[in-house]
Amino acid sequence: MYALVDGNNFYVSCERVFRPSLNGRPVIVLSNNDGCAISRSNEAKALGIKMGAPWFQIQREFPDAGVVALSANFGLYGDMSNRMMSVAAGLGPFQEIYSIDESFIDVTGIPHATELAQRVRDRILRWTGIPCGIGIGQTKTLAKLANHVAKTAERKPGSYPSRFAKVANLGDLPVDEFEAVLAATDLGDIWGIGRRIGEQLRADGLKTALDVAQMEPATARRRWSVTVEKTVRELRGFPCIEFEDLPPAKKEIASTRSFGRPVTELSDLIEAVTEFASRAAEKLRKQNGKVPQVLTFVHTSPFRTQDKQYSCSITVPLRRPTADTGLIVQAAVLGMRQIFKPGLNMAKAGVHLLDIQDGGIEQQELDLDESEIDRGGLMTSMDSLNRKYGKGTITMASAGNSGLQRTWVMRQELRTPDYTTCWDSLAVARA
DNA sequence: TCTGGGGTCCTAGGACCC
DNA sequence: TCTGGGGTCCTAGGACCC
Repeated sequence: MYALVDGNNFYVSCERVFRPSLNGRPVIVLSNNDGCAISRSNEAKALGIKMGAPWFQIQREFPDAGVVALSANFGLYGDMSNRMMSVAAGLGPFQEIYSIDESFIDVTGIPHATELAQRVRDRILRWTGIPCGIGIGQTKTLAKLANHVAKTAERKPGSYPSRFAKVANLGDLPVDEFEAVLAATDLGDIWGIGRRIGEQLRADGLKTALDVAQMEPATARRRWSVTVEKTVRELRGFPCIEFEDLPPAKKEIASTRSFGRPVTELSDLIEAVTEFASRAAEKLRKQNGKVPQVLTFVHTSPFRTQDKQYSCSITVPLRRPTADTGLIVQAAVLGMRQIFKPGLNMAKAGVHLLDIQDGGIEQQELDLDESEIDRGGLMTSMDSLNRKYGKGTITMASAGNSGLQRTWVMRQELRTPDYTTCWDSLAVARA
């Protein structure tokens, strides 16, 4: 039996904790570059603002609705997330942190789980200021579905029985009530059913979560994939998706960005890729991994249809798996030099570290090249200096030192202060 | 003018081998 | 005129998630 604790409109809720004047207003948080809406308050949802809608379109469409838009402040959200997670952990012995605002908790055998969940929900609200919904079910997919029920019952009275608002336990329902809940749930709201497969299921005449649950698992596998088959089985109460108490090491680490404005020069792209590769290498060392190959990509903006389009990626192998920023940057820059095309408006570039291995595995080699001697000590110093004195204190030379001239950095014009992670940004109480 | 970033898993199909 | 069968490995791309 699993519970899913999920913050409501998480980024917006984090902002509201420090600016209560935002309560009751349509508020959205924007992606990097202040591009599109990635979190919406209930009022913004009620207006009809869609997830992922571009900000410039929202402004055009709702000029008089008093929409408040904020640039994403991921430092703040990460810190608020830690607080919420530590309180949520009180719900059971094992917790899987699934995303910045969601965690699964194993509540098998816990007596009065529903009541406990209600208390934990209240506590999270009181201690962190974040409202959340809690769903409980036999499998992770059912816990997700229960969570959807809890939030929807609160937001749209009449959609589900009102006793499911905020906390919904589908684990101890009689069959007919359980099936009534599934029948009231659109198949598009099932975890694992996205737009594409949703459309295909509908074309087959299926409409609700109950229809999907009653599908033959073998059919799901034949027509779609084992992933869909697992979803069907999970809806029937048979766990197929493992509970991951300890987060597994990442197999892939990416650092990518859209640029604040079109970029045409190779030198700018090299600066950008240097920074991406450095950030990725830092994350790699954090999980004590090594990487054997580095993928670099660049592309134009598919939205600028008047522009000539270009998209290319290249994978550069490293001589042996490494976690050295210098070598990883070198590979990324080499890749960028090879795929760069002059005369185009590049919109986005990035670096992926692929096939990451455990750093404990050491591949032995004869005639070690002088330039590839172990620089683990240097890397450790670099990481600790950057941690202590701030990001970018020590960088690779190709990152450029032109500071203000960097044409490719993102726009963030609507950012709130780092209320919880920076002394200078602390809120001041006045008598 | 302005459209995010970071992941995982699965499948199809090509290359290659015997 | 007629041109095998079976297997593995790798990669690209699709689909999904938040």
